[in-house]
Amino acid sequence: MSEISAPKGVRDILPEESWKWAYVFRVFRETAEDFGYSEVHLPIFEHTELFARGIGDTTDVVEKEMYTFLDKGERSITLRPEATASMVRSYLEHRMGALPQPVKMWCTGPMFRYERPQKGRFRQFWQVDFESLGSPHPYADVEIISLSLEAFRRLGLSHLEVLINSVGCPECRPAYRKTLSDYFSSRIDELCETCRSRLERNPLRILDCKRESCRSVTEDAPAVYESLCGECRDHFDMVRAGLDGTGTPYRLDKRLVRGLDYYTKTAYEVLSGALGSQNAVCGGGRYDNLAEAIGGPHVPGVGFAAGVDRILMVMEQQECSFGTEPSIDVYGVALDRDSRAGILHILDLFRRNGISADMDFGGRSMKAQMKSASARKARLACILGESELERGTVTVKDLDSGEQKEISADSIVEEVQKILSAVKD
RNA sequence: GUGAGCGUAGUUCAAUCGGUUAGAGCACUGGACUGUGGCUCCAGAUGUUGGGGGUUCGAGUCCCCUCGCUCACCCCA
Repeated sequence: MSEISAPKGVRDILPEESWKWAYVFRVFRETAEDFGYSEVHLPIFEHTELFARGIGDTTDVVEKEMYTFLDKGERSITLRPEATASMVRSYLEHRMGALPQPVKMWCTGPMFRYERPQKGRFRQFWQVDFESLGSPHPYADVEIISLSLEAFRRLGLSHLEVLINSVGCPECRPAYRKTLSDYFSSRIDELCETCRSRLERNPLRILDCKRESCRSVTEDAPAVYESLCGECRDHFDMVRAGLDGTGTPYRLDKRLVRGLDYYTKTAYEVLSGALGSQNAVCGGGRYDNLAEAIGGPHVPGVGFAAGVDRILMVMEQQECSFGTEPSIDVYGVALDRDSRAGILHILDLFRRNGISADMDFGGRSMKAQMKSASARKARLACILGESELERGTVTVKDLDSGEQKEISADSIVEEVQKILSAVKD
């Protein structure tokens, strides 16, 4: 409609929404603290190579979804499509291998992918990203899964489905790959065109296919579990035992895969039926070979990323609580030029004493100002006019009860503080 | 990148078969109530009907192009 608009796939988070976002971040921050994760702030762009190696240069994300450009020094730069690679880079760069392991960190911020937007999908979207680096122990996996579910529980999300699987490791995956490709070859007629090409490059991805025809084929596909090596099988068993021990409901999904070599062992996703076809609110797993893939030493790791935009959508649909909507304590109402100067001064005193306050500078009618006070959900209106100025007082009106009284201007801060704390209790 | 649907005040939506000055609710502003919000009533302001071209005596309505939005595919948060 207007020429003035944000680019495709990005959006503004406006005041009516932003306080809800703040609530979600607060819950994740508190949950992080309860699980011993420290917050870090990472750059939103990195060398393109980091993602090419850290995500995999044959993935869709890297092949066609990255925002990549040359900077003025002719360096290839990419806006991060996800945070895990940056997190591992940061761990390696700052020699965190010297710290007690695992190093548990989380971060949040916008991610960028060049895709056609649709429900639950944006070109700039927010994730919270948690990573536990340096421990190969299956309980690290359990902790990550528990953490994500605990945060969702605190946010009030319901009807979530947890899917888990193991994708093995470079030891056992070739055998499984062979088993799968033998199986799919035997039923190649029933596969879609893209899956047939996947058969060569990466038969694991066929398990992902959503087409009806392919699904009936993958339905009967041999499960990974049978092909896992001893270590991977033990690991998977312990993860499941850990989840069972904490009473976490989950569903084994043999079709859940991560196609690349540095993804190992545990893979999991959390789905919500409240979204459209982009129904994952959280995805994660183990990536014991990622650090090496980006040129570092061997550092096992496990983590997850949750989509904040999608979480908010689910919360809206399920009418979850977002805590208390921000409001102000006092709205100043001035009836003429002199009282406007007076109320400005009084508001300043309020604000210096931790009482939130606002007013209208426009010289509008008293009725209009009272209306604004209501609209702003102010607890009190402080009214100043000719008669108050003469008497050295301020009229204070409780906007819930409608009661009002005149208070000496000299003790206005103390009196208002009293009223506010009385209302709170 | 592919496909489908939809673009009308700030917003949600009307507008007969193509018919003359594009309307209504909500929100906003003002008033009824010369200094008192929420409820009620009255009044007011707000449009390049996304843009461009075409058909027609006449286009918000039909056709073409374009832009945008939405949903889906691919893939993922």
